[in-house]
Amino acid sequence: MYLPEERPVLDLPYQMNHLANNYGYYPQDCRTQYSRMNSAEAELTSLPVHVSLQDRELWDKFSSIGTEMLITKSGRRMFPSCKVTVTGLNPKVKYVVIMDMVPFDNHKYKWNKDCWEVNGSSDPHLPNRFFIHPDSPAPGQKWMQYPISFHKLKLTNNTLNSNGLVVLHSMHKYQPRLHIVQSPDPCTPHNPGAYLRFTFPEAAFIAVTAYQNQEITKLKIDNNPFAKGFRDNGLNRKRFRDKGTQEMQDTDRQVKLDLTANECAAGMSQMVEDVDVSVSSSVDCRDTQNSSSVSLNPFISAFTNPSSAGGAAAHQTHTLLSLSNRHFSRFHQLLANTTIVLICAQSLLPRLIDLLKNKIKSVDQTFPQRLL
DNA sequence: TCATCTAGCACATTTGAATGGT
DNA sequence: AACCATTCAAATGTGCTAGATG
Repeated sequence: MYLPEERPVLDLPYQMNHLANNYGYYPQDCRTQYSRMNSAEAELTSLPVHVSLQDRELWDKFSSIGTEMLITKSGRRMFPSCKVTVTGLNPKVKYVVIMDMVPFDNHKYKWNKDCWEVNGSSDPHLPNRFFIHPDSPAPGQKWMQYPISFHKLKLTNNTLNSNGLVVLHSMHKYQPRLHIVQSPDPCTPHNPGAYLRFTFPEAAFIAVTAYQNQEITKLKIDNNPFAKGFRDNGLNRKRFRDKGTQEMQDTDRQVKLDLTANECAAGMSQMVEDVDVSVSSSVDCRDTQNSSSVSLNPFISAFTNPSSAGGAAAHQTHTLLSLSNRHFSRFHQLLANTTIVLICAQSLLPRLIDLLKNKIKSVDQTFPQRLL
């Protein structure tokens, strides 16, 4: 289970949400919406709803440089995307979860050599376009079960679009805003559902049609899997890679992966004979029983307990394998048991470890610490 | 001339249908 | 027949880049 990240909010220049234990806070203009709430809306507003933004570390990296988000005519996804955890909802009541973007300030910006600077007043604000989470409406239990991901939200500068894209002005600064709307009671349809909303200033960004800051570009390339082709200054791309193909084939022959503890014990001595170095990593099933972050994660659960592996987990295992095979041709199987033993050429070792760390860290934060 | 925007490109992942084995 | 694993192609998401636009 994901634990909400606590953060200090006392120094923020915004009005605090008056709800106890609430992560979010409201800009002043939200008062009007609150004032019209009636008794039918009391349930949601009286709940200790707590929202936290996921991937804070990554967001902070971007934020420290000055986050930019590309906007295109056809719509562009955000990276990092907004992913939030919610607690404190009524498990049985249905909610609609919505996200939109609100202006961060009243300025228009321009990129000047190596920094953003104010370039006059902002253009007239566009009417809000909301992105309704595709799982809406759903009971509170579902929203609280897993982080709510808005990775399908797309940004555009095309004001004529009618495809549910969020329309923004280029060179303007925005921040994501989350709405949690209680589904109207079918018995009293005249009563609009209560709602809460939360803004995320740490996820503020400047909308651009082309990246301005090269550091942002690099950060995107390094962290977005779709941009892998641009890593190593584009050396991963085919025209640069072909030269090294023969060399890779030679070293790939040395990569082997042993699966089970038994096979490990039996096969180790023989395998070690043809390789440069061996690395052993143990993922103990019994440990996962005591670690909530692992045992409650379906992916890791499937990894460590094959008998309970469902279709989705198997598919993810396959995805991991496919990626591994792209770089290391001799992966026969992976994680059929709880112990991983990797034996590979020394020259490939750093990449192999990085690969596993990155892939497994995304579902199990503790893995890097347990990788020996 | 300059800043900004657009379209097409190559490369990558994701998704779902088709296939074959049990 | 049902289920599962695997394969493969199409769809989609990336940043790059040259040229267009105002």
